[in-house]
Amino acid sequence: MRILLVEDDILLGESMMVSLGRHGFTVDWLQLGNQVEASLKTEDFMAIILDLTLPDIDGLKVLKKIRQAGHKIPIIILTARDDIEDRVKGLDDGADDYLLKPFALQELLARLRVMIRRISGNTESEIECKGLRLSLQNNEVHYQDKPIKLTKAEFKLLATLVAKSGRVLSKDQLQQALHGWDEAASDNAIEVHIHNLRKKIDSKLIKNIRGVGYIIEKD
Amino acid sequence: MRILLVEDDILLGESMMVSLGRHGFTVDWLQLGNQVEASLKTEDFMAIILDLTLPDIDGLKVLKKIRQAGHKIPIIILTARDDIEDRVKGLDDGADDYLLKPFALQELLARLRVMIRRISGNTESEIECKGLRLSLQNNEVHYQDKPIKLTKAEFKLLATLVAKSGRVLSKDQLQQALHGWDEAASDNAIEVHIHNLRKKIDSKLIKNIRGVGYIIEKD
DNA sequence: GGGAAACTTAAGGGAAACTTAAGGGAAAAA
DNA sequence: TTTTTCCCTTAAGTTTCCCTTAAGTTTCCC
Repeated sequence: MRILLVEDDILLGESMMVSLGRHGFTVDWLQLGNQVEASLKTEDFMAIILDLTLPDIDGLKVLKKIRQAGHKIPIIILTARDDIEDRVKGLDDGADDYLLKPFALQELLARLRVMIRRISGNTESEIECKGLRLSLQNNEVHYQDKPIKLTKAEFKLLATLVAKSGRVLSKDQLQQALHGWDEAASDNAIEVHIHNLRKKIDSKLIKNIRGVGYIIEKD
Repeated sequence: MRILLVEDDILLGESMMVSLGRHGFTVDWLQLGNQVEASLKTEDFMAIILDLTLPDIDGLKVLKKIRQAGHKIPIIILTARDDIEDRVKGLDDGADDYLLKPFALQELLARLRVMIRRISGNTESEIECKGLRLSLQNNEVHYQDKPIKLTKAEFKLLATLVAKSGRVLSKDQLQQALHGWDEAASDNAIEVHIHNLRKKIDSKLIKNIRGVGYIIEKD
């Protein structure tokens, strides 16, 4: 679950990084509105958290641009102003939800879950593939109806592979799923995680394509 | 995936060569802007990465010349952080995207993928020919709807032949598809790969024209 | 028929992926 | 806080795979 956070306040940004990370999200953090467009061009995010008061340009403008570019990605806006107008305007301009600063992180998490559930169609945000069923809400995995215990990293990797099943993902793409823009670990780390996943689930589930990457085939 | 890199900084150039190479790109590296035109005349590239600050001539001039010559090839320009004007001018002059130095290699890779996806039309970049269907991003091949397992080198060769079906490709051109301007292996290596491709797919698919090269005919 | 180009087959070496174990660090518990 | 638990990463050793070379055979063309 990769999320784009656009927030110029360092303190707030850091604490959000930490607490979102703790809940299984991979967060990429931008501090300037101008950088958003470029990021969306190249990266896949599940949602955007957008502060409206940014140092370079107005958050509402960023919001508009995103929608004009045709992105349907869910967006939560953060606003400090008790300006009702801004909030309304934000929703009109394509935001899916808003939060008033200061807010409880609990609430942010709840709204994120709701949004992600909403766009992934079903009420239960679950992905299925090849006898595998993963619930994105509580990081649970079932294989042939038997529960399987995975660590955070393992779950993230598996979720990425399942979400893009039928496509080969390079080790670097998997690194990104784990670490976002942070400096990645060595490729060996991925190999070890894959190894553990195969041991816990099924040795034939994740296939390697030498020199290219890993894939879970579509069923 | 052959790419032309125009960059005078030795250190940066080398690290880009390595990491692009690791991601399946074949990179040809020039350090002078004047050499670009000649290369484009004789070689086929999927994209160009062009540093704007070159020792011999201005990168923007190179860009203009490329476009004036009618090449539609995607171009990413690299520019120092403060040259906003250059960036804008670059985009006006026909660049498809830009990166600010210093940049994360991750980001460059992502943008390359996006650009290549964009020009090859749909998200699923597939080429077809003579009952052959290859997915470029998965390194997958189907022949008459049956999957065929190929190695990386075999796939590259086949992809080149299919992409230019109807044209004869010399062994040297095929070497270049595999190795760029790196020292190539002996021609025998190509012969062996072709042999294996014929064995795996269909002995009559790839034709040899004695003294000239190999061809897959158009259908 | 002779020579060059292409085809075929097998083997060696090196790189990519797999496997296992251990250390260090972060989260959780006390 | 201190302690404990857990797991992510690194490191090192093993296995697997495949690219290239080499050597021999066949085909083509002069």
